[in-house]
Amino acid sequence: MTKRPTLTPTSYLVLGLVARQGECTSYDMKVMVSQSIGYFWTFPHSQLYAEPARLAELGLLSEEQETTGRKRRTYRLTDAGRDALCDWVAEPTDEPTEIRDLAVLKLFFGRMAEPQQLRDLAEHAAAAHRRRLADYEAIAEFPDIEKHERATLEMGLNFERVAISYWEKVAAGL
Amino acid sequence: MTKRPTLTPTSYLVLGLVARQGECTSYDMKVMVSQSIGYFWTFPHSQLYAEPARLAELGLLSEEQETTGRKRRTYRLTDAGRDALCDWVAEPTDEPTEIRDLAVLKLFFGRMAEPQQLRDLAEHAAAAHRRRLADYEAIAEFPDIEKHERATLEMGLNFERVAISYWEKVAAGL
DNA sequence: GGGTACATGTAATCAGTTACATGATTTA
DNA sequence: TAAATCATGTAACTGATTACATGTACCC
Repeated sequence: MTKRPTLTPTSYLVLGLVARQGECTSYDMKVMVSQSIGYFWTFPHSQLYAEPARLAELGLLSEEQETTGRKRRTYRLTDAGRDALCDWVAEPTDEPTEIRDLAVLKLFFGRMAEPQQLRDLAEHAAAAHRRRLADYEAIAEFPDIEKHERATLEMGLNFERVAISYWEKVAAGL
Repeated sequence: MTKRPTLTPTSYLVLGLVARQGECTSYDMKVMVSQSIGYFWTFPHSQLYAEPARLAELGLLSEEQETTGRKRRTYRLTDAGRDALCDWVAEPTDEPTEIRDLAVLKLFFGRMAEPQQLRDLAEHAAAAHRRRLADYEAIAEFPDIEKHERATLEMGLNFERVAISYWEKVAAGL
C-alpha cells in the first residue's frame, strides 16, 4: 500500500503564496502571511521553511538555492504544483469554520468567575477587536489589493464588527 | 531550571468540563464537547483521554478507576485544579481569534480558479452556514441552558448570520 | 564599532490527528 | 442471535510550536 502524502492547509498556503509571487523564499512567505491571511489563521514561520522542502520533494515546487552568501532557497511552482493548487481551490469544502477564541472559551466557563471579572474579560476582548478592526480598515485603504484578497479582508471586517458589538453586549449584560 | 508544564487550551477545556459536571469520564467530555464548544473549536477524542491523565499527574485532577468491568476512569477537580481553572478564566487574554476556514483560504487564492467555480464554492459555503445556523437555532430552543453557555451560543448565531450574508454576497459579486 | 532589528534557517519537543482495537448495549 | 452502534481506550505518526543559533545590514 503506497503511502499517500496528504497535503495540509499549510501545503496549499505555500503553493498559493508561491503562485501569487511567481517565485519566493520562505521569508517572503512569512512576510506575506503576516500581512494578510495570517490575521485569520496563523502559520509559524518554521512551517514556512519546512513545508516548501516537502513540496519540492513531492515535485510540486522547484527549488533553487543561491551558491553565494546566504544560500537562500527560492521556490517556484511546477506544472504539477499549479494543477494541485487549482484543483484544490476549485473544490468546495465541507470543513466547518473553526473559531478558536480563548475569550469565548473562558466565557463558556464563565460560572467559575465573578461577574466583574467577566466584565473585564469582555471589555478587554471588545477593545482587542476594535484595534483589529482599525488595522483592517487601514489595510483596506490601499487601492490596489487583488480582488479575492479584498474579499477575504471583507470577511475580517465583518467579523470584527460583530465581535465588537457582541462583546460590548456581553460586558453590559453581566 | 525546572520545566514548567504549560497548560494548553485543551487542558483548561478538560478542567472546565470536569468542573461543570462535578465528575466525568473522558467519554462524557467527548459528548459534551460535541454538543457545545466543539462547534467552534474541535478537540479530538484521543486528546480527551490523554489530557486528563496528564492533568492528574500534575495534581489538578483526581482519577478514580473502576475495578470491575470497563475500568472506566472518572475524574474530579482537586483544589489545585479548581484554582488553576478559576485563575485562567478570570485572566483576560490577548490572543487574537483564529478563524480557520478552508473556504476563506480558497477564496484568498481565488485567482487560480474560474469565476463559476468560485460561485459554486461560495454557494456551497453559504449553504453550510445555513445548516449550521439551523443547528444553533434548534439548540437555542432548549430553555435551561446555563447563562454563559447561552452567551457563547449567541456568538455562534451571530457568526453564522454574517457568514451567510457574506458568502451570498461573494457568490453574487463574482 | 557596538547594538539592534531584520533575515534565514535547524532542532527538539509536544500536541493533534488518524488509525486501530475491542467490549458492551441496543435493536432488528 | 447477528448487526449495528455506543463506549473506552491505545498506538503510531506527523505536523505545529517553541527555542535555539547565526548571519547580515543598518544606524547611533
